[in-house]
Amino acid sequence: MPNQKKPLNLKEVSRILGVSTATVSNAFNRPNQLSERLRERILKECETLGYHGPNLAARSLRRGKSDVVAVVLADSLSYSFSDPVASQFLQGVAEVLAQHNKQLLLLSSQVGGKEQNSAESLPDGFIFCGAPSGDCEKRIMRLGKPAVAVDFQAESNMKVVQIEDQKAAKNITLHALKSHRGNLAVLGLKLIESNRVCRLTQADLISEQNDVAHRRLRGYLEAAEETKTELQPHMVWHVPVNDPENAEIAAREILTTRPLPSTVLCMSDVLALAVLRVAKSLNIGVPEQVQIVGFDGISESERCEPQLTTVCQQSIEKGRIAASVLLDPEAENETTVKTDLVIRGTTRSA
Amino acid sequence: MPNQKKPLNLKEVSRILGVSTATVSNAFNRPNQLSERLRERILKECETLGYHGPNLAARSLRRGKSDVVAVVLADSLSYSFSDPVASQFLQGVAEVLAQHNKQLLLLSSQVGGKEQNSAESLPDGFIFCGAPSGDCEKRIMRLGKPAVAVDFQAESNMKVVQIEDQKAAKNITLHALKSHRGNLAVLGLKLIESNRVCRLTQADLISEQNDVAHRRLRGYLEAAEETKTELQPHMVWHVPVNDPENAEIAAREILTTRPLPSTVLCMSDVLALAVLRVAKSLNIGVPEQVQIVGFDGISESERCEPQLTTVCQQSIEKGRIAASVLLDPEAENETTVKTDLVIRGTTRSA
DNA sequence: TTGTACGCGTTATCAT
DNA sequence: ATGATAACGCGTACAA
Repeated sequence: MPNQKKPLNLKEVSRILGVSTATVSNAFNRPNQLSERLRERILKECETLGYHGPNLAARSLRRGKSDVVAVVLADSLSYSFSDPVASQFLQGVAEVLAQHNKQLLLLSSQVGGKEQNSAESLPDGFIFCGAPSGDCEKRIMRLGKPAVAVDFQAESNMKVVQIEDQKAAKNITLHALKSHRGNLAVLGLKLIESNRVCRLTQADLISEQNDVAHRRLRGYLEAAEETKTELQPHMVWHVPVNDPENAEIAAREILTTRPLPSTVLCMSDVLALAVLRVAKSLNIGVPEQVQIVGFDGISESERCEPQLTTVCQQSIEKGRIAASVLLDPEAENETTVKTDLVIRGTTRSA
Repeated sequence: MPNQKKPLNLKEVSRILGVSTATVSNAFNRPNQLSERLRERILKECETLGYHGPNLAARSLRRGKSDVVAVVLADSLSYSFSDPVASQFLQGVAEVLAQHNKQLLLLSSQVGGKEQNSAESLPDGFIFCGAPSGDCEKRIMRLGKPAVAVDFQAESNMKVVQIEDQKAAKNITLHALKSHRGNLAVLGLKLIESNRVCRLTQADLISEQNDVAHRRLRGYLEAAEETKTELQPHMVWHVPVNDPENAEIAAREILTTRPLPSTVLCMSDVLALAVLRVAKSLNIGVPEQVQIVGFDGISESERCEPQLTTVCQQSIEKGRIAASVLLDPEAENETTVKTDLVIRGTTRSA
């Protein structure tokens, strides 16, 4: 029986060592409240006794803070781990949390249930990554704890970290059209409520929604208008999920449409990479016959051939910033993360 | 002031509603302990009052369980999010946890400090993903809670989920050698203690270590021996981190060595993909001049050209299994996840 | 410098 | 069916 059925607690330890609970607690939390010698002895004894250190539940209950930070993902956790952008964002968040000795609890705004509700009471702060679904935002914000909204305009009063989607989308489109005027197609992500790849209608196109997809779409449209390039609704595709499977279905549709669009504007690199692969398989020259531009700047976008022209949104850095902003009470209420237009091989040089 | 500075608690709610705390608690946890009508009323009132539901710290303290599961990663969280295999594993874990209404806390065995120590006391169970560093395993196992070891042989008494690394490595090597005998090179991961890409020595080669890398290496060596193919230590490379940057450095070394190895055995797909890219850039024909085999079966391995011959280890499924095994007290003590030899374009057809 | 005692928010037991 | 109360493990004000 190597494991005691019941782990030691602080009171038990203090009894064994013949000191008070306060002293043991102080040994862990307030070094200056006792002699160096005693502190050393206590910590060493805890080690040999097998005391694991102050229990989080009790400690959090008593102190009113837990040193746990939650990231609330808009999609399911399972999906988020498969998405390169979400993964990079988490990478940045985790890096900063580790530096500050904070623990990471992952939540999904799609999950309800008592358990998640209960779990939401633990963290000291929240990072909302993408617009949460349902009443998740309201529910959490009622707790009155610090929070950061990433990539969406929060209803509640919290700090915001975002990029300029519309501007970036416009600029990359202008770049592509500068090299080569021609007919446009858009590969869009979650533009409408449908779990099928499909094209948009005129009504869809003028939606005033303020999510990431519609902001980028407005950027594309703005650039099209400014250059007197037509961009018709039936040349705008909706893709329900940002994964290679859905992306390839849409890519195949686009590239088998005639006349062939001369430039395909993609709302993510995952989409753009699918277009690139399908173009190769159909023997369509990139960028000679079709230019492709992406969005995000995931690492795979520089490992393909030709490399992808895209908007690098520095997801890792965005994660770092989100965490820093959350942890720093003095931080600005609104932080705009710079995006970089990365010109590579899938657009023609001007 | 939309937010009360202090969120409501159960006692306060019970006072406002004029019932006892027990009744409110029962409304949340034991529906059959009160009338349907009263329960409905209480839950509705909690909603309108803005009560967030039972506090996790208090609830966990009292019940002795939290409905939180921890995944303890061998590497830093930040690195793990960048690693396709770890991400896929987490994807599988998250999927099953969500089905069981469990929350996911991410820990790293590399992190010490009071905060992590404290956090470790919260979860009801642990999934160790890769061999933990330091005394992390011992420390956590003293808590006497259920745990699962993934991809390593635990010192403590816990359930194990693993693949047959050695056998899989041997088989893929035999496949490659069947198509084409020739001189071998190995691109290995974390074979020795060095943060530089470098080659091994004879002494390194016969190490008895039982980590993933050495198990795979033994598989390669076994296949080499069985086919009377020489595999010399200076043709075995050590790569310290499984990322594209380190991988390319090593790949370049390998492919500029003469005589050119006719088959490069890579311990991960990330490594293999780097070899493929470098081979292209050096105009080395794959698989005509060099065969490449990977390990893992990450999704990028089927999107490259030619597609990668590799060992698919079903990381997502492994994650699902690890979580299921943890949550099911009746589960087998040892589960071996099947690997699939996936023959694709980077090896010659026999 | 050290010890005592109360309370953090909840749940389970027991009584009504 | 509902209520009163002790206990979960800890941190800290205060007393010594």
